[in-house]
Amino acid sequence: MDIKSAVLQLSSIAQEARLEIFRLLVQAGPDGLPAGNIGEALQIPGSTLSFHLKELSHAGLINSRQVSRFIYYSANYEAMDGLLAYLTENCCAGIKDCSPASACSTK
Amino acid sequence: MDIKSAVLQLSSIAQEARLEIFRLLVQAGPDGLPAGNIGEALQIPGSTLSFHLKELSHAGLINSRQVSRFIYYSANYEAMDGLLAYLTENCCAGIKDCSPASACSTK
DNA sequence: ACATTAATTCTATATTTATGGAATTATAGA
DNA sequence: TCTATAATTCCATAAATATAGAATTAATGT
Repeated sequence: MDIKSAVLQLSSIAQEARLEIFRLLVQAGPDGLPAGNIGEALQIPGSTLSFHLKELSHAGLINSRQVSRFIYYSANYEAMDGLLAYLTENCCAGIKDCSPASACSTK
Repeated sequence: MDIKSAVLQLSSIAQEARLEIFRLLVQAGPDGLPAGNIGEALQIPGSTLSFHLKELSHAGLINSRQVSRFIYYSANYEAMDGLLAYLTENCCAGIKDCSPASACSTK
């Protein structure tokens, strides 16, 4: 993970609507949700929602697949893991008592 | 941690210059570095640097203390831990094989 | 008191990001 | 084929963010 990718992914969730979308998709599980359901759940107009979904997709934090007329969006857990790993390294590098690393014996 | 704080903290590191500043301060350890050294190391003009340091401070991810004419900035590890914990919960909630959580038996 | 240095604030400007109505595209069913 | 529905793209506009020179503030040493 290079710093530009990290910034791109961070930017994609550094916005309230998009962080809410991502949380909702995490909760929704691997199958995800159709765009319409997301917009309805979070009360976001269609065009605005598409804009945010594109940001998250472009950063690679969500995936999409078409099922008939519906486009299902789902959280990309692997990508989020990669981002967390990057941040953990950059937060905890060489520091003994940095909690995520110390709580985690394998790191 | 509420969503607005998470977004504020994420925004503060979702920018290349600021993520570089934060990384540098993590590497520098608990004592941190004076503003001037940061600007010199990363080749950032003073006024721009002050702007970014203020953003990071306001988000609570860095601390500062004055030593004579120098202002030392240092990473706030606890705050970063809190952000990582929030993201881990929001990434991994209820999902067994999400790596940061699964690699970490205490979570 | 004066000059020097560290850092910030002020200011203007440029750039990026966010919002949402209207129009468009695409899929499905009658 | 015509209609309804899902979603996106287009477009204009608004708002927030980033940049950096110039001026200012504050601390130190002479």
